[in-house]
Amino acid sequence: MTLAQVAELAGVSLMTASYTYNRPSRVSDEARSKVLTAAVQLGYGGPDASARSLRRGSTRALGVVMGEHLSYAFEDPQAASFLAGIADVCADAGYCMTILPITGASDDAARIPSAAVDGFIVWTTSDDDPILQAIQAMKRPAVVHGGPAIPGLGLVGIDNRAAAHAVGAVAFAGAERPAVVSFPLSRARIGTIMHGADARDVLFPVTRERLEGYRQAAEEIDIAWHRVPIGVCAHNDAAEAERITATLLSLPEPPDAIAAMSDEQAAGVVRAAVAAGRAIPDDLAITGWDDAATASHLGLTTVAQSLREQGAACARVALGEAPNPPAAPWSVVRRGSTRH
Amino acid sequence: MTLAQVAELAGVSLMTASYTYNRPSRVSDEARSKVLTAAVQLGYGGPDASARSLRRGSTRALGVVMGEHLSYAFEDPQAASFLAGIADVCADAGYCMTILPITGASDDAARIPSAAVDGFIVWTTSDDDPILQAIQAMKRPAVVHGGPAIPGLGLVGIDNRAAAHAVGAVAFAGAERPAVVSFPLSRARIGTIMHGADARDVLFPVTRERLEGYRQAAEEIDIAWHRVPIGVCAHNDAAEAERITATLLSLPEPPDAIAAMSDEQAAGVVRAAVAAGRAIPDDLAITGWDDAATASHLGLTTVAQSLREQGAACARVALGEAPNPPAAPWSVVRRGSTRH
DNA sequence: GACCATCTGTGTAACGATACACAGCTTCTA
DNA sequence: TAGAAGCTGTGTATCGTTACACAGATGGTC
Repeated sequence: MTLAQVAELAGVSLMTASYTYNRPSRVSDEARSKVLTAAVQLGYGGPDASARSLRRGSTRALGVVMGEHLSYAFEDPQAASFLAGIADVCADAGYCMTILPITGASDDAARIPSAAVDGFIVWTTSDDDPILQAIQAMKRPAVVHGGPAIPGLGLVGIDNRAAAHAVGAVAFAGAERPAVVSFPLSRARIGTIMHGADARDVLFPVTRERLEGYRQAAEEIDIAWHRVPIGVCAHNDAAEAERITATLLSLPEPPDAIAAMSDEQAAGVVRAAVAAGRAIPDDLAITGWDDAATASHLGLTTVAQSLREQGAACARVALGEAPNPPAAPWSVVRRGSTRH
Repeated sequence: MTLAQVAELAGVSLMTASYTYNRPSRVSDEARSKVLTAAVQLGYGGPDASARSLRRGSTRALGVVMGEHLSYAFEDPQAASFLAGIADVCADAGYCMTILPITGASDDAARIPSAAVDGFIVWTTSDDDPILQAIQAMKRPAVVHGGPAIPGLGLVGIDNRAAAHAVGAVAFAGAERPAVVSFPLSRARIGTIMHGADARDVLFPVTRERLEGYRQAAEEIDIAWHRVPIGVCAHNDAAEAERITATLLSLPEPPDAIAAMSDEQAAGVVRAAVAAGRAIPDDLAITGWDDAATASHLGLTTVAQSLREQGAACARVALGEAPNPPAAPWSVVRRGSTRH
């Protein structure tokens, strides 16, 4: 069913029918109603979106790349806030949000150009992610959240190093054996325990910057970074953080302060601490990140940032509505999980 | 930058260039590399998605409609599992997931036809949602999750009435004053306390069926439905359930059993019960729905169902990979929040 | 050596819509 | 009453790609 057929049945020209949908005030009431009547008779569902996009040169959709598998977008609670921020802006602009089918397979990058979108938003990924080059090659507006910074693409996020330094200082205050529960270091996503000195070649820029901030905080209380144990989690997941914390707490010299990288992880740290009979914060100080609902329920000291607002900022840049914004605001929220 | 320009620079015909991208084995190694070299030189990012969709008649994207505002998709934790299930199937099929820009405004339905998608998936909505007719008019594969049932569209979900009857029987066993904490009854989304008899004209089919099941469970222990208080929440939200439960518990005849409609809500009910000094389950039996992570942490009796699998089923139907499946499985998981 | 199958390359005709420019008619202004 | 300005309707060109059909070259088989 095409617009031409509708126009024919209505007894008007193709253009009159087209204007009926796109600039209704451009046609007389009479012609408009003839067209709409014909459309109903024929069961015409409106102008074809692909043809319209082709002709107009705009798809009215924003592409979103989340992590290494499409479903990741709906598994990480932080990602949900971010997506909600994008959604707010897209809804106002009448844009669709198109989540690209990333699977972790080698042909992912090839799927980038085949997406019908006007711009791209990429959730923080590793320095070596080939998707970044594919997007760069598309020469469309694109923004990366968190990093890495790519020439020609926007960048939205907070100063993770500074924030980690600040919250790390609170986490480690009065501690003798600080530790870190970390996001993965590279796409290999190996869950293990390392020490500061081993944590080289961190390919996720957000993880790298936060580790640098924690390192600075540790060194400021005269703790050698190479002795700080780092529980590396493969995913942002409370259960995994709980397991790795249990391991950390059973070390010969168990930590008395743990800085995590999300409230989700921190919740797992808290559970492991309780299970091990540790008092919080006296036996173990704990910090999270993001100031999610969990953080206030558990009384976690954390880094507050608005992923929702950052998502919205990404969308505005990708839509061309705004220039790349300055680094997003953050603050340390002190609660009962740290010593004062 | 078009394929024609690439072909010209490569010194081959347009079709040879096209085949290079779409059926590489159809082209000699020599021609293929000439085309790819020219593409790199010109910075050609691959065939234009809109033109390709127009010509092929397929967009390789599935449209998803979630609730009354786009961002809802990322605020309701149940919705996230459902979306993850869709994502699993889409990723395998190489399809994009396009979330449509619903805003709650009156022109929402008009945005349906302008989406470049091959099929639609609709998260449960109200009987009178105009979006359903708009989708029906598109004459593309479409599935509704939860309901309402629409002629010509698929339907995926569990038998909510039977499940509510079963879990309600457990919730209300040994109780004298059962109550319900409910999802909204209509799009008006009014949060209030009603009684069974007032709960007419429930426009959300999922809510309606669950209330019918709870009614049946109440009547089986000789409780008149019209006397059962129903705390109607405007959203699926723990905080709101907590507030409305506090109100229920301060009634002259406070409930001694509450069946909620999600684990999220049940978590709020638990918090309110604890705050009011009620012992669970002796003073107050509580049931949730969905068997989310919350449910096992809190020891909630609940209805287990896999929204993820149901999302996947919707996607398979919308892709035309499978016929509409039979009603999805569910079971009652008994934990410590109910009397035995 | 005739025949057939396979491989590679090409030209043409859509896919369905909208931008643009123009034409006829009506209405308003000076 | 001439001219300007606005309203409505239409024809044509084009967006960038791929399906299809056909043609010539190559290689294998009997």
